[in-house]
Amino acid sequence: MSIQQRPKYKQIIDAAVKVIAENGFHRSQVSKIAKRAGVADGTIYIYFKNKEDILVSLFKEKMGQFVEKIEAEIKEKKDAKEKLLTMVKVHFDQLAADYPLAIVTQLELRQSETEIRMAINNVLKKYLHVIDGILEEGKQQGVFRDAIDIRLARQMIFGTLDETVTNWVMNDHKYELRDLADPVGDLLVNGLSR
Amino acid sequence: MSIQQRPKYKQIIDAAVKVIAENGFHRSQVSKIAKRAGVADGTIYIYFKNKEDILVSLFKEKMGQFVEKIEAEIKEKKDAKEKLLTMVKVHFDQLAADYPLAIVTQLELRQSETEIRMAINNVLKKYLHVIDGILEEGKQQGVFRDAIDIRLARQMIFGTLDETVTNWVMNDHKYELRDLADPVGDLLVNGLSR
Amino acid sequence: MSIQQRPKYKQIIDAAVKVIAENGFHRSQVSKIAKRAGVADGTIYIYFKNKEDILVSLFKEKMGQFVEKIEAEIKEKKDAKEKLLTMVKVHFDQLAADYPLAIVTQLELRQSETEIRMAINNVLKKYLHVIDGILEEGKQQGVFRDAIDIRLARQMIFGTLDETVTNWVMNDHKYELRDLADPVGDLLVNGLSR
Amino acid sequence: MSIQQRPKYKQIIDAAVKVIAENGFHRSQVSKIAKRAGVADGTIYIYFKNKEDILVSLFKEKMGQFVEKIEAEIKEKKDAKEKLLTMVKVHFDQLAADYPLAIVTQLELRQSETEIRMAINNVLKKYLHVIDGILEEGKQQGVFRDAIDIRLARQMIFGTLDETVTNWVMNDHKYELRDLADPVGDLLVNGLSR
DNA sequence: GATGAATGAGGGTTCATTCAT
DNA sequence: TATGAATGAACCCTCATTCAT
Repeated sequence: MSIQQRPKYKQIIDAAVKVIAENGFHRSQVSKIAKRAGVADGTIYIYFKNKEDILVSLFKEKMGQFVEKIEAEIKEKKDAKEKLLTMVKVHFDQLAADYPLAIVTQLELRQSETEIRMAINNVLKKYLHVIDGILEEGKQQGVFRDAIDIRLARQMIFGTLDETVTNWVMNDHKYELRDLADPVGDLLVNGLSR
Repeated sequence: MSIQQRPKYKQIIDAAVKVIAENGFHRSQVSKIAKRAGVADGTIYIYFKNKEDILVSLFKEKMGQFVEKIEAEIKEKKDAKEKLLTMVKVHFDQLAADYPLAIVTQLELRQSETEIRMAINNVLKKYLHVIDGILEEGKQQGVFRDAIDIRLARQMIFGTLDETVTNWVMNDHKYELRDLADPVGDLLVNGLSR
Repeated sequence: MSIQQRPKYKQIIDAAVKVIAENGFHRSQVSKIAKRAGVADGTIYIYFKNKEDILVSLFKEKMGQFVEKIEAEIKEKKDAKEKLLTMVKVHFDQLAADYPLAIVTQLELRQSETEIRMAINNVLKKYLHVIDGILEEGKQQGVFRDAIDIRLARQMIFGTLDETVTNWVMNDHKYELRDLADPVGDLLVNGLSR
Repeated sequence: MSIQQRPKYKQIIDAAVKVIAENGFHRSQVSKIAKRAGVADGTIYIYFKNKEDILVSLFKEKMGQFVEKIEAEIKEKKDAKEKLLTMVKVHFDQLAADYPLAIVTQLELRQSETEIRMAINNVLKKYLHVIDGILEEGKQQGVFRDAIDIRLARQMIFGTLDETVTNWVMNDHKYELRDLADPVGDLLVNGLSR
């Protein structure tokens, strides 16, 4: 069931993002999310199995859209280098455009129980596959070095982007995240090119 | 006050690492740490202000040693590239040699309140300065590109190492982390070199 | 309003017996009874004032039939002793023939609030009157001792039957309840006879 | 650990009896019991595993004493009939002397989950063994009929006593329970004698 | 310094009941 | 009549911290 067709489902997820971004993960009680969503506490449990399910669903919905957007934009590029640069740009663009979401995904959701984080990791796999695809294409096109280990390169790319965004969030987005897309992209491309 | 001079202080910190590694952050109550350390619950509060203080102190002590070891090893190298490669190697070596500590720093401690993680980040600053030093030296030596933004490069380096170790921990250290030191180091050096 | 004329009323009561027998009193939510009866949750409240009313009505309907059956059978007997023996037999017969009902009346309904049990006790009064009638008749006929206190004898009879059936239910009806009718009847008659 | 040696344990159990007798089982929250016992809510959980454990322990302690008293008194009697009459007398005496306890055991505790009632039944087994002992002795002494089925007779005795006390409680102990000991005892003895 | 019994605030979840359709 | 989505009050238990000994 998508976000569009169930208004309360969407309301609750959006409320959860705001409440967690504003109060921090541990001060975000279900009752606070319900109040912010304009529904009763019990209504939450019509749409979600439990509190954990809100968080995982939140991540699925938001990251689903996130990755779809990235996939759509890189599909139009031919060159693996351009795909990578585009990916970095769209990655930063989306989080810069939704600061509360950035707080939640970069900081707050990581405080959750190991179980939730496992579910979150599953959602992330799709993104990691996109990265792997670019890397393999780059090797076939001869723009990335053959010797590159896909897994390590993927960890470098994801680790770099993640660390960059987390630092931006922790510094209260004092600077423009979008301005970092090009230099960070260059850094990564440089590390991979022949 | 150093670890050596206060036996119970050290006992408690070491107990905390073991308990958190074995039980996970959320199942690591103060009473469990006390029991494992062989002291009474109340004794904890003679050596630490509160539970948060145990975690931050743990990180300070362990990361202090961690960074000192890295500093000592790279001091003997002249070339910035070699310093970087050595740093990666010693970073991986130390965590591979102490798996419980790796679990705690890579996974469990990140579940703590945002405030604790801010304190932890302060402790990390010393490590980040070491990285910055290598980068600046590399630019002066002419081995790293002039155009490189120190902050971004530092985030790439730290993000890559962190992501690599986290993946290794999450995969139950099924493979040898030490084997990744050379390829990961090469990847990073490649990204920075002229 | 009798069971016959309102199909949904009957459906709901029969569903309640099944649901409570299968799930136990505390796991028998109104919504579960509604689903089993094939009606919407809200429909329940057209036929019953509240959940308590379902339980009391259930007891009224089922115990009404139960006592009517007993009255009909003993009417055909002349001798008070025979009436008593018949009563025991029909009491056991009916519950042995409807095990779910036995579970509900002997075990599950007793977990209800004291108030509901008071209402249930009111329903039982009719049965207790039947017992009293037999006892008085027996004293008039000279087959039961004059000195017998009606109230105490009634409590002995009802207590004995109740305890016997409850034990049978608690032992998962491993043995034939009907086989106990004669020996239990004899025991009681012996206690009352001159 | 007996009641005497742990003052808080005893306080909590005694408070539970009073609170349940006054408020009814379902309105007896742990916090209410704690307040009545003069301890903090958390203290309850030092002495009891959970709420259920309070109830089962309550029953064990109180019924343990109850049965011990009965055993001690009948030990002094030789004749099985006298033992039975004494048992009835001491049974009624004890509950008449502690009306709150009578409310709790006869009415309120029966509203508990099936699991608790199973534990309670285990405690009762000791009492049922005492009854069985008297019955067997009576048969050996030739005062009770040989044909008597021990299990059925035990159910008659326990059922009669239980029903009698429950009726007394439900009638707000308007009459003297102790006055019923002799007539009820006679009724039972009559039912068993040759 | 060391102990450990005692404290008490805090929150996820259930479910009987309502009411707009 | 019938529906079923929505409501919101109610409660057991955990665990960081204290303090009398």
